[in-house]
Amino acid sequence: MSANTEPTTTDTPPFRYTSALAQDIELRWQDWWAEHGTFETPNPSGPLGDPELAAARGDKLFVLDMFPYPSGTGLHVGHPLGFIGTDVYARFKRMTGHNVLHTMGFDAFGLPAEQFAVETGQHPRITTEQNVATYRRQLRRLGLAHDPRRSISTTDPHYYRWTQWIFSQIFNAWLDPESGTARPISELVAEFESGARPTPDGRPWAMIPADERQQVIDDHRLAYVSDAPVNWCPGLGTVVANEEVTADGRSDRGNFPVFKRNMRQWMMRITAYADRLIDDLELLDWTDAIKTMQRNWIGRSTGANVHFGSPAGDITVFTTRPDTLFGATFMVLAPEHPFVDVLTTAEQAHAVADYRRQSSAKNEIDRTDDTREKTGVFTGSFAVNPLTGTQIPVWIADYVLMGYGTGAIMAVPCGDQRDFEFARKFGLDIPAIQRPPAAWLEDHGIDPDDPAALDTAAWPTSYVGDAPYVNSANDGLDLNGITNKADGIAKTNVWLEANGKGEATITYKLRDWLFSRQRYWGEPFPVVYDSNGFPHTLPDDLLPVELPETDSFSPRTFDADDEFSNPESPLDRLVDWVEVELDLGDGPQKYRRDTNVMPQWAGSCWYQLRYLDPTNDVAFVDPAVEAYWTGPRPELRPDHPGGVDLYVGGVEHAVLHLLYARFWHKVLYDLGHLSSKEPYARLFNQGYILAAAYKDEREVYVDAFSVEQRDGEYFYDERPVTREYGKMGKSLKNAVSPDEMYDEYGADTLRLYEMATGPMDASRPWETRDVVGMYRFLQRLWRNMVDEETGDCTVVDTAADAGTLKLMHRTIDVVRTEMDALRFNTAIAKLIELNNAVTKLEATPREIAEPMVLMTAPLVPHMAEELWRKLGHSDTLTYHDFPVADPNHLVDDTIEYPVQVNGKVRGRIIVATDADPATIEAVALADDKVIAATDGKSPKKVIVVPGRMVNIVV
RNA sequence: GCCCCGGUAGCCCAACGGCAGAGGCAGCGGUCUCAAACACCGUCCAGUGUGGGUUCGAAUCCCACCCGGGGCACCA
Repeated sequence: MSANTEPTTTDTPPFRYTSALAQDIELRWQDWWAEHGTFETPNPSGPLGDPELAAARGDKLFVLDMFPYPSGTGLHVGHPLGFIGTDVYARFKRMTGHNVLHTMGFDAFGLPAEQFAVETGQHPRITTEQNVATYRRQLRRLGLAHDPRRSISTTDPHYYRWTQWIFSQIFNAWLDPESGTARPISELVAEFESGARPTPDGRPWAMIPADERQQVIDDHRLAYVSDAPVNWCPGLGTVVANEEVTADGRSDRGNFPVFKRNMRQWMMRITAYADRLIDDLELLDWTDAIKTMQRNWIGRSTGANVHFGSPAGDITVFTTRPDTLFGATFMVLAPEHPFVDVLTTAEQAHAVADYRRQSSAKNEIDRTDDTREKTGVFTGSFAVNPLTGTQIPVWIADYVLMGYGTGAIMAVPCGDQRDFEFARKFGLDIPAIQRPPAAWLEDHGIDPDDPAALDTAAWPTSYVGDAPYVNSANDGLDLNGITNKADGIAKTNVWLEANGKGEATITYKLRDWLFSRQRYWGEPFPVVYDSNGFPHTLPDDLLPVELPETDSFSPRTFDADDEFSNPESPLDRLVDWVEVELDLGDGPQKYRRDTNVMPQWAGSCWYQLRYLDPTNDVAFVDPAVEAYWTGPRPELRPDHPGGVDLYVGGVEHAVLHLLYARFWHKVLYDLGHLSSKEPYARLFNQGYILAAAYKDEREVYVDAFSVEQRDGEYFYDERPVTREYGKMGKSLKNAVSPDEMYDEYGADTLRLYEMATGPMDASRPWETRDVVGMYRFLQRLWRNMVDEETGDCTVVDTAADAGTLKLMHRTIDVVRTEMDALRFNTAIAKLIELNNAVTKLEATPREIAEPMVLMTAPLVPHMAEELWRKLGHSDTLTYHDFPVADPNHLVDDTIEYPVQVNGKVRGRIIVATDADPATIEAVALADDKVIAATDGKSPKKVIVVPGRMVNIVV
């Protein structure tokens, strides 16, 4: 990139704010801050403790960025948008009386480093360390005010020792259904032993053989080994979690096909927390969008299980609308449902077998494409509707999914569109059980008063909603006339339970979290298996279980489409490591180590807690330190759950990291390790930096920086290409490195540009050519205080004129408000406005210069420190008080009012600020232009909005 | 199909229901320069996606629709 802002000739003044000077200032201050430990934040106690300093700094504030993954390509200018925003906010808060904790670590385990290792043979630790070093250099160059002592890496054994410890806590806990909270597993065993809690099959605990007892215990754990359908991804050589599978059945990393397979894997019992994960969203200051995504993912449905008698035994269905049971005229089972074999009659055997073969050959995408016409076949058998006693046919169809609910539904065609379509297609009965509103009927061309309105043959669709029930009564239950479904549901549930035909229940879409990966570059499980195959966590004094050395990092690789391959962890091959002799309390015995590693999400489930107390080697965090930084704050809100005060990151982690981290946090809270119920009290989703990307005629992205624009068309290598905008990154070939910006403009300009282009939560395109605007602002600011020839400070000690003073106080007022609300773009606009006014003065008065420097400090800290020093101060301004506006300067003696006539501005009047409405009205009506505009007509009405305007209606 | 978010000047963005413009880029004119770049000074530019409604007054509130981005999706 050409450095066209570099001084290219000798006539550039030696102390002009050029990129070279910016570089000099920035590097100097970055060194100064590091030497002086400027951004070290005191804890209230412990190794990083300094209670006096913590108290002197003010109220605590914990500001957090989402944990970055240090990729091999380094940062591009899209990454630090959030980092700069939190830095500006944290710096502002330090100047307004807060003890601010802000640091950054690295989520450094993960697939890319491992894949690089597989390709090159270079150990992923080396790759990771190099990448982390690059990130640290680029982030330091940005001037972020992080406490460097608190930075951590998930790959550091001192860190993952505690990740393993937390795993052990989860493994050695169970969820007590009575209290709804996690408790130590030892308490469960004690209750079984004492008889306080009945065993699952009722036998006294002492009568149960040891290995069965072990199984009972293991079945209660919050981390457990399960033989269940999992997502097997041969392309990655590992299994992955539901959350990591995209809607079209592929891995979100690598985009490989994913297959459902039964395999023995570690699971986390996150479903036990489903209710609390939904309900506690109420306590969080998060956007509705993210809360909705979490609610949808957890997918809580309240309803009832209903049992239908059939030749194969009771078919249980889950329904959210038991009140519509009178309208259930057939049933549909998933083709894989275990009852299908028994229910299929000889005549239907052939059709059913055919259908099952067809549907099993379909992939997930085809099966869930709801534009597809309904298909299905009759099994030949009937079941009994428990409310009506009628025999209803049992069908199979692939629109019913085995993985949701019970894999069977009752079909109520008049009240469910899918069932309606199915019934229409196959000629099944569609009796009406609700009278739809007249408006609905009229909309569909049906006369509401016609007795035949309830003949569904005329209905174009099902009717879904509240409406009075009809045809809904049997000997013991009468819903007819009830108008809302809540009452109908409640009444039906009572009947079902009283008659043993069903029970109210709740289902969730959320599944337990698949927690093991057959990879190398992750946290080993702190688990060994005894000779009977039961897992045991290792005692704390054997932690960490360090990742063993090897030069074979690759899981066994498979063809991405080889569904029937089997995972094989790289650790499996390390026989000397796997086989181990230990004394776990009953004498030395041989054990086998678990050869899985944890998923990448493990390290990010609790990292913010380690920032609080990173050097603690007796606990993952000291309770007093945790309570200080993340304890509940009832003074803000009575139900404040505690947690990070401000968490900034992209929306892409809505159901992965944010759900997993909340789950771990709640377990640790239940077990008494934390005072906060939630990890992140306030979440702010930043937008993305987008950039133009160009595709050629093959739909392949071309290097965006080699594209030429001519006459509104775009060309790459003389071939036409099409432009689109996308998230900046390697894959779109449109990434701009911050290093280029440091060279051409300096870090302060880059920071300012990123903050000025829009509000923090908005995505916006990057335009390198726009950056110069902020550079010019900084040059003017510099020139207003520094002689470009000599470098001397030109600020004068004479008083400022009233107009400038007033403008400054108004600027202070707005900048304070806007920075506090994370609206840095508008704060910057006001600072530019003030600076532009100061530019017009003969000289800059000190009483203007100093507040201006302090106000810009959070945004452009290097330049602000340099100017502060030139203004004669000897210390950093990091902890200097932010300017406060003098309210006397915020009001004028007089106000100009626009005067509207019939809503159009026709004149302007100037009146005293404290003038009463009658006076304002009189002045307005006397104005020449107003008289001309009203054309002598007498006003019908005069509206005077004090402080705003006057409107005359004629 | 459903749920979020957003459409204001050529571009990025501002505007407690009250004069559509704070700021930046680009453009145009000028100063500086042998010339240019940089820098500086000045200046042009829209009636707010569309159609209704509420109101004295709507970018702002309500309804419907269109466009863009994101999420969810035979979830019973």
